[in-house]
Amino acid sequence: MSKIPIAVTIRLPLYYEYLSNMKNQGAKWVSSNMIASSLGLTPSTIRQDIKYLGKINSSSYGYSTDNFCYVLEKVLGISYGANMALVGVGSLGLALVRYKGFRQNNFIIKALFDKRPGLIDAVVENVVVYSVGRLSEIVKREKINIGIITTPADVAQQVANQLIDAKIRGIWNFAPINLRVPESVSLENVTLCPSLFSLAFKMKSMPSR
Amino acid sequence: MSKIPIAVTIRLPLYYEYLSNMKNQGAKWVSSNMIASSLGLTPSTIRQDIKYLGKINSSSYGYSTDNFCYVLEKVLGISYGANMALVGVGSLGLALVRYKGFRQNNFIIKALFDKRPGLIDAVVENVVVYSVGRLSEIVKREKINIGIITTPADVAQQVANQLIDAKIRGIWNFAPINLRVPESVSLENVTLCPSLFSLAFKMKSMPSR
DNA sequence: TCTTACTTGTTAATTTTATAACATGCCTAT
DNA sequence: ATAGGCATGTTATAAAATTAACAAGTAAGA
Repeated sequence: MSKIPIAVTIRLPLYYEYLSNMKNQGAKWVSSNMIASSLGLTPSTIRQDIKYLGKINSSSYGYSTDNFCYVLEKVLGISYGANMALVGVGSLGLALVRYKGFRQNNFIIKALFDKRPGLIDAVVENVVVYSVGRLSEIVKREKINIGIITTPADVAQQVANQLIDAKIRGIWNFAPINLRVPESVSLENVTLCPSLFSLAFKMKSMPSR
Repeated sequence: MSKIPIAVTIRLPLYYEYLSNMKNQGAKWVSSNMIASSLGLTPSTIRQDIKYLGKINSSSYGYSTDNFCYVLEKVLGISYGANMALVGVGSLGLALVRYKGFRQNNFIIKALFDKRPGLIDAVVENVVVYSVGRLSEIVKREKINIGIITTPADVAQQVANQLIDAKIRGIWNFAPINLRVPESVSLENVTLCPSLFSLAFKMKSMPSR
């Protein structure tokens, strides 16, 4: 079914989130209209996107939530999950360790890293904090393939380099900086400030009420 | 210069982040080539986007970082800042209160809200935790115009409704759910799980190394 | 002084993305 | 049975976004 367009790949994870919510609420069927209105898209877009997923079981009620979720899990690579390492055990790092959403999907934080001596060997949510020096060793031992960066911006690139050297395959970056990574490594940025500024801009463009 | 296209509005905050970083590092000039290569875009895109900002001081070295930042602050509405209230003082909420990036830009969390009695009247980073029942009162008193939702998903819509009733103008939502808000209220979602799944998908699409 | 190598700012072309429209099918209710 | 309403799937159209190409200008160095 050819290559999936970028615009579609951005929406697929949103579909998955919506669908698993609906599934958990007991919905057996979901129509393109429902997805569209909930996500602020048009039904047409949804149906076009689905063409890239192959056939999804459907009836005159819409698409099967079970099957739709299943297909998305396969396509997105969610079903395999991943072992993750988090570098930078600050308040944001802690928040991510405690977040339940990932674990439900087999995305598991296996190890924490920090350079502050006081934190080494601490245990948070059953996960041990290691010295950054042991990154390569632990990544190998725990078969970790995703690195989460929640360090300050000024050391983020250095941490990224270490993760890459340790043969990690994906980086989930929360530091406010544009990391340089080789082509073979996938990068996803979570940009908090830009997201907030984006909100400010929307508000500015909106007639005040 | 007519209405700014959606695709552009998504990039502008990224430009701003990059530019303020460069500015802090002492750079006086930045070219469209530099921005593009750092952000993974083409120089042409940058220059097209700039057309929506009006004239930016430039030389044969590129654009003036000072002026570019200034213009973006005006256009994005960053320069005015905002007073914010955060609802849901969990670990993610705490992380946001402690985050320094917003405060630097006059986006200030003025009040925290939670429904757990044990948290009421606590003080985090000089900010007081109030009962959710007092939301309307405090929002008015502190002239708050942005609400941050870091509650569990199942109460997020209810919280959003309360914020809207309190005449808030923008919602920054971290709960994994698609909120319904009236047209007059701006909404920006931070979607952690979809972001992670997006990373998983990129990794899956990448030849393993 | 002149050449080289960089700029920006535009216009034009291309590609991508989103929307609309409609044929077809299924379920329900009359 | 049959009409109405809502579904998907697909084709065609429209809109939006990206990229390419190039004129014109500026600074620096030989």
